[in-house]
Amino acid sequence: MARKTRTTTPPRVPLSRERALSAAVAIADADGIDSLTMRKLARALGVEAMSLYHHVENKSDILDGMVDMVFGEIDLPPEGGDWKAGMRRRAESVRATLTRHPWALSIMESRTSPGPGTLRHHDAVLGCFRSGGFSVAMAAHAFSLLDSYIFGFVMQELNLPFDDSDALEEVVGAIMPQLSPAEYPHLVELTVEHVLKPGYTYGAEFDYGLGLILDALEAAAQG
Amino acid sequence: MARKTRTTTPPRVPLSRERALSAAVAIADADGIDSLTMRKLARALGVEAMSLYHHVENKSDILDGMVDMVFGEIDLPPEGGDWKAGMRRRAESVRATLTRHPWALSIMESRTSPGPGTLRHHDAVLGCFRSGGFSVAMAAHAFSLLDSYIFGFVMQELNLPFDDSDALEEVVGAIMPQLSPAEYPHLVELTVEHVLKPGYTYGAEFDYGLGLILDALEAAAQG
DNA sequence: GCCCCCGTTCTTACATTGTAAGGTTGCCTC
DNA sequence: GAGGCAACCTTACAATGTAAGAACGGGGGC
Repeated sequence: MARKTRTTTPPRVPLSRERALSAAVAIADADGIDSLTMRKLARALGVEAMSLYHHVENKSDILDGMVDMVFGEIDLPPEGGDWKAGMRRRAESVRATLTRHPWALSIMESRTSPGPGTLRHHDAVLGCFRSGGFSVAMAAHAFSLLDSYIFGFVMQELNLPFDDSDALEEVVGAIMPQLSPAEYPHLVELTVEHVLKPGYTYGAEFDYGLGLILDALEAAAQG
Repeated sequence: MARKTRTTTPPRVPLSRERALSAAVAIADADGIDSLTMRKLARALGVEAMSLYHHVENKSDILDGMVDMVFGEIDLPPEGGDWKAGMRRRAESVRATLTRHPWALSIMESRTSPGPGTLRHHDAVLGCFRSGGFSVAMAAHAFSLLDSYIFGFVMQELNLPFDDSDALEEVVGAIMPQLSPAEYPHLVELTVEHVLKPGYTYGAEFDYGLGLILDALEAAAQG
């Protein structure tokens, strides 16, 4: 029966930076980033808080690692082939990933030291543009423009106080009373004639803007 | 000499929500949002921390108020006239305002109840598009696209670990050693051939993307 | 002029956080 | 076994948001 451990205590898989980061991501996904505390993270790993400090620098280091893990989940665009299709796929993947980990965007700001996952992602994006015929300067333009749009869109989307269109009606119903048509005529118009129409979801706006930008970049890169 | 106060204690201008919010913004501007604590804010107002709670709900309420103050500083686009010029001016104003208050973007996320300043801003933007000939649906597209870009760009710009191009060289010099050309060829190419060229500033990218988006929106609105 | 009331302010206190400092334990090598 | 050294734990502290209630002060009614 005995293999190599003869005590009754289970072998206890050792702590490591990776295990800590995975658990941290899981907690942030489940309960939000604010509820990620060193003690809670330790408890999830069956350990005391201070033990974590043998594997990570401090809490800020954990946040850095979490951001890099998230970047690692993004589908990289292929180098060579249809740059536009690759970029569209990557953009959707960024949106899906940041939606799956809604806390990630909020800590990306305020983190300045990119990890390997982040660097690999940036490099692949640049490579896709370059192999698609973009000059270095034009690739820089395209990178900045596209990522600004994607991050900005997801940021606004995550901020919405509702998730699906059911909750939407509820929220709009709660806010509308304060929205006097005299003071905010265009907001009211938009709400009544557009947002409250059946089938509306803010998320659908993403594709419109993405398509418009990609087309404009294509035209600009050729000119 | 005496005017109306005969005691030696100064008249002590009373606390108010507005005074609290202004002081909070000043502290966040000067020392960063993390250093804004209830005690520090109270001290700046010559008062004890708990006294603040008679004028604001809690700290979250203060953050809401601060965000709305910032939105109030943005130049509103005019209704009627040249929508493109108005939108360009507004976009620059958003960027300048969020740069003046670098903490604002980070707390905009996670705030869901817009104040009057925010609503007025949104309404003015919609009004500018509508009076420029945009349909309701097209104005919604344009609003989402443009603001995603602006917010996303500023978010990335504020994240950069340098402020001017002097600091840039310093930072790039510190990071470059880890940036092996074998692993990240395109990042190295961009850095060497573009970023390190004299006169480069990331901020200049803003106008490029803004112009491209405005032109594309104009074309789309006419189609 | 006096008093009482109530909104404003202060005092005290507590739970929660990140993490510094140093003690304890268990495994690996001789 | 002995020694050593990571990995892990215990204790402690300063800082934070805010609950509970005491003290204060100025304005209205007599």
